[in-house]
Amino acid sequence: MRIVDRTRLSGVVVETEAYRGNRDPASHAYRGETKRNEVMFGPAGVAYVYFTMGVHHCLNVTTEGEGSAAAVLIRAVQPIEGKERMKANRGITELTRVASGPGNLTKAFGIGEELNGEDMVSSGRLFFEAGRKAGEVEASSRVGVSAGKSFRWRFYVKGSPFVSKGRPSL
DNA sequence: AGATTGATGTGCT
DNA sequence: GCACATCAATCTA
Repeated sequence: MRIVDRTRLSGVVVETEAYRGNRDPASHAYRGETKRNEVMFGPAGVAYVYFTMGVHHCLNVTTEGEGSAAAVLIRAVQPIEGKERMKANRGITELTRVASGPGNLTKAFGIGEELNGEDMVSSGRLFFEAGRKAGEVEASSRVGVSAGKSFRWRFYVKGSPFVSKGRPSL
């Protein structure tokens, strides 16, 4: 759930990926702490927003507490509130693609680098709520990484049209 | 200092 | 399916 200008932009997370800095070659934190990933090394429950491919932002949430450099990448969201606003942000009309992908969802929710390091536990503008359930969860190999492919650390809602890629055959 | 490469998305062939 | 946009952190010399 994200709050922007008193407008509620909310949705159900339907796709995530896990990254664990120490033993995950695909993680930004794999080779140690850097300026970009420093928030991953901080406390858990903090938003880690980074810029990649020169064009896109990605939203992560740190986990496991200080020093472990673990995070969860939010890959796709099913919009619930503020659908029109999100569509306008993305410039498209198909709801299923508004937030179907890491770069897409940050744009739809208006998430930028100013939210990097935001404490999602106490924040009034970016946080999670419990209680929504979109469907059955399934695991698969991760998407868009060249290293550590053997880890099945992608989790998504089975059969959801809001996930980023076509259903993997696992 | 210069080259390379990404936790991507879109549009064209 | 493949090329391309676009930039900053990281790696190489």
